[in-house]
Amino acid sequence: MTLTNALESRLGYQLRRASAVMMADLSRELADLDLRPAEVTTLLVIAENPECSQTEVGQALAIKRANMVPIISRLMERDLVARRRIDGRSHALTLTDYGREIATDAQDRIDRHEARFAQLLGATDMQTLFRCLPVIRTVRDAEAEA
Amino acid sequence: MTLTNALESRLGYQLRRASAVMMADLSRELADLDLRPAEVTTLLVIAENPECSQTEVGQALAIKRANMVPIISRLMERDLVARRRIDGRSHALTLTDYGREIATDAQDRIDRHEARFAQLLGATDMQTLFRCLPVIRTVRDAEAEA
DNA sequence: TATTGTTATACTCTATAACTATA
DNA sequence: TATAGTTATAGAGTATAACAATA
Repeated sequence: MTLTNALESRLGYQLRRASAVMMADLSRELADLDLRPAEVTTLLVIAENPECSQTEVGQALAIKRANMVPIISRLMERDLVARRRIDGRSHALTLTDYGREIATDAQDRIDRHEARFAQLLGATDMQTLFRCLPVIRTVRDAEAEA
Repeated sequence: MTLTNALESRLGYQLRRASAVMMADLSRELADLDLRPAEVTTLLVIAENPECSQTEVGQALAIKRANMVPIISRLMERDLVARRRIDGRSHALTLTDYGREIATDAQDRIDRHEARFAQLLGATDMQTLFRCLPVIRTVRDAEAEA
């Protein structure tokens, strides 16, 4: 027997379920790069902002300072990211050549993944979503170190 | 300096960020009930489907059988849920009187929480969201025990 | 053989507090 | 004093494999 579920008419619930489906699809698409979603997003933000700091990446992605440490650490271990001391307390992050290669590959995979859903929804609804979702975030974003 | 972030134009990223904001808001709203989101949703599904089984709740909420165990366990410890053996291997779940009280309280809190966002978005966009988000889930839902 | 509930375990992301060494 | 990075630790959700008891 299938149960009724009044939560289906709740926005928060629908967002969470839809988000979970897209995350699962993305993870499948990224599986053979052996990169977690949080690592890929970090990689891409560094790619477009060379010489940025760890804290700045965290602010852009709503990842707390403390949680950036193991992410950057793993990206450096895998020789995807390099860092250079700026002053005694901050670093400038850049991608290595290999990191740029992987970032390009990851971009292609994300493009394919996104295209599947964009096609399913159509341009008009996609526009509405891109207008609505940022509005939701204005309530109070789970921004790193609010 | 604020960084650029091309992920902002990705549906999966926007969904994840928006979902995180709503989850955080919900958690605040439910804080003094000392119930986690997964426990509340379980409570509400049992409320509207008395005599249901653990597996059925899991299927409705996309929570795996194995992960339902500690949820039900905690709800029973707190005397919110009772269960009765159906046959040698399955149970019928129902709310206790106290569980019904808490479920009503939780509903009110969720209503307030949802109303904040519904007001922000307006009826037309809400309708679009409730049409689009289930479509996203059709790609391949992270259904329990697919 | 398939199903219900269970145990054990690991992974991913997130959260907080406190520390260091700088600035 | 405030900031960048770090450590340690806990919590929440999710994932898999394997098992017992039962249908």
